[in-house]
Amino acid sequence: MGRSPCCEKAHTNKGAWTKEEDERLIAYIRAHGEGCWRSLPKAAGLLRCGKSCRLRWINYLRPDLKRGNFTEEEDELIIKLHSLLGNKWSLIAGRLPGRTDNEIKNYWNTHIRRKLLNRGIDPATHRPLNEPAQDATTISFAAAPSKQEPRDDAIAAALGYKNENNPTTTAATVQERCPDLNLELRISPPCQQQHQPDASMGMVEENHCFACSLGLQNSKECSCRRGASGGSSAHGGYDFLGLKTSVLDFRTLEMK
DNA sequence: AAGCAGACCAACCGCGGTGCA
DNA sequence: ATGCACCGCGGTTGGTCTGCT
Repeated sequence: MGRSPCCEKAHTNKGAWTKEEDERLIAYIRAHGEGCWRSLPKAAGLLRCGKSCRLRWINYLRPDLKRGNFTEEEDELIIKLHSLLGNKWSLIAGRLPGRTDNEIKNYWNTHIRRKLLNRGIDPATHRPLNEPAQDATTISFAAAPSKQEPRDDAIAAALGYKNENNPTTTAATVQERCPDLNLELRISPPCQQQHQPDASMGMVEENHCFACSLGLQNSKECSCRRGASGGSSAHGGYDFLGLKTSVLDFRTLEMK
């Protein structure tokens, strides 16, 4: 029944990683790639659990990590994304190439929270500190969702989907509430102007995989037309919340 | 120089969703 | 159909660093 345990906790190291452990992990992932964290520690000769290896790699060893201080632009982007997504650090990190969810979470708690408080803004609600709580003036996900404005509706609206039960909840509504975001809410890439995305997430247009339908051609998610066109310039990226994007996992968004 | 407090951040913990056996 | 392990995520902890007294 079930699977065998991922590791024997009694025989695993904990705490800070040593240089040697880092080197072993890097060497193994370079040779075999990411994935299968369960078997990785043993295969790499590490006395760590797979979970610990994954965390170390994702948060510290990955070669595409930026490290270093956050820029003012990143600060503002994090604030705006947090006002929309709440504490969905992995989603926010997805909008900031080279940054990890853990890094952003730490940065939020140590820097941005204080920054917002200094501005007189409640970091949890993104409202002025002295403003009494009121319903549905923003789509802050940090606040408890009301019946009228559930989070899913706000996300759907931000993604340009109409709510069956509330057809008036649209992207325009979101922009009205967040005028500073200068939203251009569009989910289809510019080159597919003849196709409008269906209201149902499941609808994938003909000749396109799901990734393509989300404007993710040429990404690792794309399983069709691979190599057929010449790079991202053909599509010019796509905009989400008025931001030039790399990859956003809408499937994850939908599930939350 | 020593002690203390606050800031910072890597790592751990616990939970929920998913999928294997 | 069910139980259980895996994976990924958000929250929290604790060690280290830095600045102040």
